[in-house]
Amino acid sequence: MEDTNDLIEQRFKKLSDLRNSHIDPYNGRFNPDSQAAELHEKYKDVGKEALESHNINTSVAGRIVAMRDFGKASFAHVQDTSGKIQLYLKKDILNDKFDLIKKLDIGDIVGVNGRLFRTKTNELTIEVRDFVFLSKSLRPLPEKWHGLKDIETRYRQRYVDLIVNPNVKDVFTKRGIIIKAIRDFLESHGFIEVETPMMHQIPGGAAAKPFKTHHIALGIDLYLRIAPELYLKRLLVGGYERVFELNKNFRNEGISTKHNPEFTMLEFYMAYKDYNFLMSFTEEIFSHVASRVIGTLKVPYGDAIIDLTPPWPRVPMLDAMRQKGVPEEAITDPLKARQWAESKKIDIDKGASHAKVLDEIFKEFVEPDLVQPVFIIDYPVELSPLAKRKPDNPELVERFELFVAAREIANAFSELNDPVDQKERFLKQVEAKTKGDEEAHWMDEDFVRALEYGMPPAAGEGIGIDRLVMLLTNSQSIRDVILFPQLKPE
RNA sequence: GGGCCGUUAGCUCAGUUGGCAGAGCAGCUGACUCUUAAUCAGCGGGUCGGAGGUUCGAAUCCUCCACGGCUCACCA
Repeated sequence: MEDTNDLIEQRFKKLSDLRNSHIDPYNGRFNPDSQAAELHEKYKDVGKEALESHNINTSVAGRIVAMRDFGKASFAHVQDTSGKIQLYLKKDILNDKFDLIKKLDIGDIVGVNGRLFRTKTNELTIEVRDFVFLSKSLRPLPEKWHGLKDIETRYRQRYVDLIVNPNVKDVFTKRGIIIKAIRDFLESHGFIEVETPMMHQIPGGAAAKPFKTHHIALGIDLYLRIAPELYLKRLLVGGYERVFELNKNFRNEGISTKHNPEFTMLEFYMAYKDYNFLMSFTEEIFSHVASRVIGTLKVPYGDAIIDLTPPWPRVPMLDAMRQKGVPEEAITDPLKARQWAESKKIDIDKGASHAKVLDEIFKEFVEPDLVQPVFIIDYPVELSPLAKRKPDNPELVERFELFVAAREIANAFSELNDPVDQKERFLKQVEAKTKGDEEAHWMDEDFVRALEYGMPPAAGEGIGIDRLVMLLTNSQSIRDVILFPQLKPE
């Protein structure tokens, strides 16, 4: 960062002036006893006179975000993690130290202590007795009124975005609360949080292109995981009955308002449950999280109000397509399906199977209308190589995807625990991969071996945390819920 | 990767038909001891994203490039 300008040079000048007066503005020590919001809350009912008579001393630390200078007195606002509080700096109280205010800039981090009082407009304010420089800011902050709007700068210099745009900070605070609410919920239902490898020799558990890396000492290529599924199911074999992992996955695919190359996924597995149980359980999770974080189940999102009140409809995938007017013959006949898709201008790969064509039609035709929460259930077995078949129709699997706001937000199924069937399905995927399907699953012999030891019947689910946070914070882009989204180099 | 749009002072933005580069905030100097977008007076601040081209003359028109946004493709 070689860039400089007058404003930066002026601040460097103030820095050296301070050092020449034996003040190191990066070496202050200060231990605040209060935070801004805490003070506002604590004294909100204490009137002007009462506050004066109590003569309350306090200390806070934070960043100067506004200053209004009058010759022999100044007002400023200092911002800490909780909020802002006004400072009143008077020459006849600060004496010699008052001249140091000339070296103070918006953006500096200071510690102050003084007496609480109310101004004539009744604003709770600290009458400063002493202050200390804790960090000199050498770069000017964006404008006080319009803030920082440039999207590129907001993502590249998120730290500035967080300083000046309080609503941005709120989103990421909420993200933390959402994740905590999920952990609390799962832990209160007997789940253990585990950590499985992020570096896989065989990238499994999803259909996606992986990132590749290399381990020098072992002399092998490794892949960043695309999903933790196959490891979590090995833990079911090992005897854990309720496990979850809430962490990053990595997929080497396009970047968009709904996709970031690294994203956060919750996956959890419950022995002796099936996908029907998980649908109700999912409703409970969402209700718990939404009421904890935003205090309502009626969630504003864009132009819509999304009502998370359970129960949510459960619609078989093929019925959802029928309801949207996809003709029966397209649903039953592979050739007719392809012709119908092409007549609707839906791009179909040359080698695509009937199931894949139906999946494409679903995504194009049905998904955009799924605004209110709905479980789409019972997918073709070919699209779900890790899911258990339906007993009454072995061509379908016990699987659901949850759609909210026209996006897939969760994916779950009764887990396939038949090692023979699992091996056959892997072999079919390998065959598809040989034919050029880049995203077909890899064969994982050790996973099949694990199933051969016996995995209890279980249900498992993945929930896209970034998309959930988008929903609950009314964010239209995934980049608004990821602190440091991936961008091209400057 | 394709299409459309954008990039001007630290920030937010104007900039007419191609004719001297602008404002507000921020900054600097001065005045001001209850302001809160403080006020008043004055001052400084620009590689108009980059490189070419057309033209007497380009922030403005043309070409290419970079970055970003939206969108399509991709992504169960």
